[in-house]
Amino acid sequence: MPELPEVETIARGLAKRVTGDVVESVWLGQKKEPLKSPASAIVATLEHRRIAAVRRMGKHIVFELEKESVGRTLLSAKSRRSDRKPRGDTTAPTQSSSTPQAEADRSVRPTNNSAQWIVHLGMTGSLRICEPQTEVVKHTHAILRLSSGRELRFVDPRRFGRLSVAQAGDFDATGIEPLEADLDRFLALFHGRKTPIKSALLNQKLLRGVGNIYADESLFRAGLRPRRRASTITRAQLGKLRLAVKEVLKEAIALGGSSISDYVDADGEEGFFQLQHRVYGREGEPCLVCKTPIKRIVIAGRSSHYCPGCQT
DNA sequence: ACTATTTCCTGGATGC
DNA sequence: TGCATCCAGGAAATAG
Repeated sequence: MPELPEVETIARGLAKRVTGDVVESVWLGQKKEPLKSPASAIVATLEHRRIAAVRRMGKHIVFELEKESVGRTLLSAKSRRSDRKPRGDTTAPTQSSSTPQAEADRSVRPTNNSAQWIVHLGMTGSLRICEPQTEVVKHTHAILRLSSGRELRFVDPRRFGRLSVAQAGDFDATGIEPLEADLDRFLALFHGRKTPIKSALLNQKLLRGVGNIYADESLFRAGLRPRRRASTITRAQLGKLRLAVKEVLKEAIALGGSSISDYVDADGEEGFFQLQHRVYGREGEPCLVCKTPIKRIVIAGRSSHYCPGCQT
């Protein structure tokens, strides 16, 4: 389940491997859930663009795209190979075509040279660099054919992931980056909020990138119970929470994230931060500090783990 | 303006 | 062995 450290790890790995490569053509699956932008807009925005950079914003992976300047043709549908499709998929590949919708999409595209491809991995999404002959696994929703001869594939069984495109600078993830939050801005996030601090930490409009694992781990390190109402927490305690969040995220990034179910990074490597979890997934086990059994409760439908002895 | 709850998804685990 | 049921959770949608 990719949260900020996992997404950071993946984005760094992808940056190393695809920066400078050019998207020659795009295949999109027929499932509509993963597509946040119209299929035609995604295809039109990606094709014939050079990947100038890959970075993370919150839990989003952002590919910075720029137009190829040499020998580019605007529409090259003929060069698109349509002979390869995911197995068992009999639907024709999605194409940017001349439907009224596609025309409308194209008409609103600005003429500037840069754009962005934004990927949210959801729960089970992954981006994989493959050789073309590699079997196209089930739940493959997008394939970008790169000029280097490789393919970048988006696979997501549960389809909570999202793909979208934006023109340069248009994409703006909500909330502030936890690793960049100064004390004043951090305090302001929670001021006057009656919601449980756990819910506030998960709210991407406040802080972006913190998910269930790192919220629980941060609250443990800060000594705060997940149900504590945000507005009842003192400035000093929030100060401690801010540092705890940063510390947890930095340590997790250093270890390549947490591999809980099947998470692997862009190189197929597992992360190791799960070995450092002090409360997440440890229900009933003794607290590593005070031996009190870790409790699990549900807040806003999310399992929340804490130590009744250490957290107040 | 906030906050709380429901919904979307599939694979793996569990139970009978 | 087979089949039903439950659970994981990010974020959008809906309800209060």
